[in-house]
Amino acid sequence: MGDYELECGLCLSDPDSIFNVLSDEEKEHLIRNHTCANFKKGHFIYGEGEKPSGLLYLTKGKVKIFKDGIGGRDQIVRLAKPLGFIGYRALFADENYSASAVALEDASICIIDKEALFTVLQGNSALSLRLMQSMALELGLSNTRTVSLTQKHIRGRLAESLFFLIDTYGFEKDQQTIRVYLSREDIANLSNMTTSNAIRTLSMFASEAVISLNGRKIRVLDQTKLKRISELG
Amino acid sequence: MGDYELECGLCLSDPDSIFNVLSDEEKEHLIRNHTCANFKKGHFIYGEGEKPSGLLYLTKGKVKIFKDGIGGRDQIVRLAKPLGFIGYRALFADENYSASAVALEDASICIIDKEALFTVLQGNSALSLRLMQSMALELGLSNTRTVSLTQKHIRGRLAESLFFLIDTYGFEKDQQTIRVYLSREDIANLSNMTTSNAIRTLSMFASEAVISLNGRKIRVLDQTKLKRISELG
DNA sequence: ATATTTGTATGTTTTCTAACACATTTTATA
DNA sequence: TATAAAATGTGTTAGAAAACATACAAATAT
Repeated sequence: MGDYELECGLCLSDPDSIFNVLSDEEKEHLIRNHTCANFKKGHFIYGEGEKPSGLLYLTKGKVKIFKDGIGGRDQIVRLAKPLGFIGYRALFADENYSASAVALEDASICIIDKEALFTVLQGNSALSLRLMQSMALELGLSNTRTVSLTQKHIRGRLAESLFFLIDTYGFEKDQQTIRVYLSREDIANLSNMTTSNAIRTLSMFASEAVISLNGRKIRVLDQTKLKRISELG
Repeated sequence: MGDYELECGLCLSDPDSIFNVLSDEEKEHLIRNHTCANFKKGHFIYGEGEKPSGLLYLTKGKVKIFKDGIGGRDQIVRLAKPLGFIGYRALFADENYSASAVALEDASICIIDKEALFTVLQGNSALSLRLMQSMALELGLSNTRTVSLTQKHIRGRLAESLFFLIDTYGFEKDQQTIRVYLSREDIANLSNMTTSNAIRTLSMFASEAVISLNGRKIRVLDQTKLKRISELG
């Protein structure tokens, strides 16, 4: 499943970690029952149909989660960033993975053993409620995206995707460059369009001075105009 | 919010109810803190943007949950049947409702007070885990539907929606008639198409002897062929 | 250094589906 | 029951996006 490393022992102890709702003993129990793995850019973390063995906690890198569509057209359903979970939907639904996860950059992941996790969850409802909230938020996002992806026109879909990237990863220090470098194909797979149309429409936005392009770097020049395009459909 | 009735006192005690994972005292606590309401066919149970006051437990009738789309085009995101929850996503996300709920037939609903629910959840992780599983299953469905609605062609989308209705509500005793009577507009709003196209495509299916139509009654004559249409896209 | 693959870019054609218009039927209601 | 209103059904048209074709640049492998 990837090149396993030595246990890091620290990955669950980040000050911003959701695991801080746990007692020291509970946290200890998870730390004793986890492993860490590194994944190179472009490598699969898991594939659609595989069985989850634990909860994956992303500590470094960016990850795309996508479903295979018709005729090899993937749909990216989620983008993950550090201190977020991966593959928890399948784990809690008690199903196999319904999507695949691939590292967009070199990534580090903690794998928390399923049994240990459920032991802790049974004794600590605070963590359950936090996880439930994450899932509820994501379900709302998913439903909203369903409507946008089906009803908005191509320009609106692309503009919305750019905001999705901004909301997820934010900007570089210049406050304009989106802090993630996706291929045109990934942008297309996020926006429900062909690669050709993603390229074409990005070029249009650039010629309208809404964004500027430099390889995979996207700088948002006019956020107001981009918002208008997104909302117009 | 609807015509409130006397407390029924029994609605949480159904043998099939998810609340059976609770202790007697916990169940008592919820029963003491709930009210019941009836909704006539076509009436709103809640609207997009409103604040959830509790967990809604559907004990009678069928309910559609839908989002307002572009230009008044709704998208049905879920269909509920008795002993299912409504509006729990917003409750657990701690957000306002992101969709509206309307009764497809006369419906009865138990409203479990939010505070009481969270008190019980804090002491009983089994219920949290069950609710988490429901939400995880629904998130999987939502992602799958996103791909189908965006990538399948109109015939494939309609065929899939018919299977969605079958999976949710089943058949009448004849094992052919789908056990729910939706308007053509609702079928369209489920399948991401216009009412005209829903009517047209249903007619095509009927002329191909895949289904037969009698008002709002839909009889599935050839499930294999319908499955093929659904999978072909 | 060169070859091969992958990613980016742009123009043209074809297909699909939404939009529109309108007739007819059914249902609700005064 | 009469009347209005809503739902259903069908044909036509226009527009949007996918499919296809092709060119070129950049990255990677040999």
